[in-house]
Amino acid sequence: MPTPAEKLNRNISVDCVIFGYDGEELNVLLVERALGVDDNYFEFTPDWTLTGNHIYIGETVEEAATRVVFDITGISDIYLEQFRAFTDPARLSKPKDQLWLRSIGKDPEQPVASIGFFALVATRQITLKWKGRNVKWTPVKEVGQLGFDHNHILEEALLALRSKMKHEPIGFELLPAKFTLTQLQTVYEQIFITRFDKRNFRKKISRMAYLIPLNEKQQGVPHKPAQLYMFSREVYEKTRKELFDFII
Amino acid sequence: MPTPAEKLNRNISVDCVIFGYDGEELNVLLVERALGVDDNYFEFTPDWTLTGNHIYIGETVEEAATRVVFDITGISDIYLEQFRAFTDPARLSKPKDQLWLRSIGKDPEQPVASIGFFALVATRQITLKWKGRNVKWTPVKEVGQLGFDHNHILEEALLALRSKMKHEPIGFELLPAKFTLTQLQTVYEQIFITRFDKRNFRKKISRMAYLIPLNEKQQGVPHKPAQLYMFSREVYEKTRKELFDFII
DNA sequence: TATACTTATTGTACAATTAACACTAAGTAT
DNA sequence: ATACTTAGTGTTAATTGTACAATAAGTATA
Repeated sequence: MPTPAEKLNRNISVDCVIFGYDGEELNVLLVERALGVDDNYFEFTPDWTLTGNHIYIGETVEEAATRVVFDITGISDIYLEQFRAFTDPARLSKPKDQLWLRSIGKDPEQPVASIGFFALVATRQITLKWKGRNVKWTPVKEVGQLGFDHNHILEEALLALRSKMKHEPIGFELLPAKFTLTQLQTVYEQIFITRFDKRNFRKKISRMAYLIPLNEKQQGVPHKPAQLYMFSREVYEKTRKELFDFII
Repeated sequence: MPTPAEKLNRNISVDCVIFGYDGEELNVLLVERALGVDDNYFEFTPDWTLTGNHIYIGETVEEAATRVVFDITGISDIYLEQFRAFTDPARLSKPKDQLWLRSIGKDPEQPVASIGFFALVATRQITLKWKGRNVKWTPVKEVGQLGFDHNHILEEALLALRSKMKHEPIGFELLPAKFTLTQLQTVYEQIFITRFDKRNFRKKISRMAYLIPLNEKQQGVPHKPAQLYMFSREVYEKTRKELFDFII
């Protein structure tokens, strides 16, 4: 029976950029990399990283990413997508990263390729699992310097998210199952850092058969309640078009 | 001084799906996996695989993919893009794959994560480097059963290629630097398995400022020679739009 | 109860793009 | 000179994009 450490693949990890939308702005889930004092009595200032882990022997990166996301959010049906591998040999070589790796008993010389995933979730839907770690949602705009190459991974995840969102209806994944058209518009405005005309936006999405109006209105708002909608992936898959559009 | 074998990362490889267009159809570059007889005197029927290799310690997957592509094509400025990691623990477990791995002295139990890349090239631009291997262009439609999980990697590469081609002007990478509009149209028709109206296609691309007409015509054709064009990535980067378009 | 306040919801006119459709031009080969 | 092949082009109708502002439906408060 191997110990858990023996079952880990030393060379391959996943890092998950968990994006959350709280109705206001795009957030990312960060975990504190906190340690007391290292071998050389060097005080290790706590800092933040994305959430990730090595994969187990016998496990795919998709399974590992699902596990990592489940460990921190407690849910397993989150939208999760692989977007890039990060393999720069120097990606774990900052002094603080080296200290940290040594402090948890890892060989800092060991090259680790990390497969980046991004996940999308409505932050209000979930309860974070702390498990002794310090965990927080941080607005993407306010993320400071992260450990390892995680600023780079976050940047690439944002590019991948925007690219995917431009061509496929994944904005819904950042909203509750029932949402208003204003909420939907705001998600796109936040992520693309732009504004849309409300009438034109609604005209555009009114052509999307997979956006389904419910017999239900917003509750508890101090103004005219909005119609609620849901997204039907099934209808989307049946009606999507497949031509190219790379014009200018 | 480590031997070359020691310098390889046992757990991480790249596999390159090198797509080539010959003016007729989309091809993929395959390499024969030929061996005589294995330890158990089992005759190993030669079969085909994509081209790939483990990465070296200290090397990124991008560098490894560039190296692999250079080794077989002799050119280094090919369009090359990472599209997915393949990490199914059973990806090298077919009996033939296991035999082959043992025959070249590899541990068949060792899990290998492979990062898939696809490359685009005009086949007539290059001269294959055989280096003792059997190498061939095969029409994508006619690819039979490949070694390892390479049929799966090829399928995913095709999906990634189509997805990217729908939204970004990379079709040019499959053509010579100077090409005609009919050649360009044919590339898209081949890859999307469809037909376009010639006048509408031309009207559409006439709006792309980055498609630049040259003062030059086709030579040596037994009919009216066509105007030649080139693609300017610089103009493209300056004029591309950035909004979303995921409608139906 | 009236009024203020807030967000939801809707339409029109003009411009641009898409889609469907067929003939003439400019070369080479015989 | 004629046949053959591919290049190159224009019009119309339907759809979509874009710019722009007034009314409706709730709650909060005087």
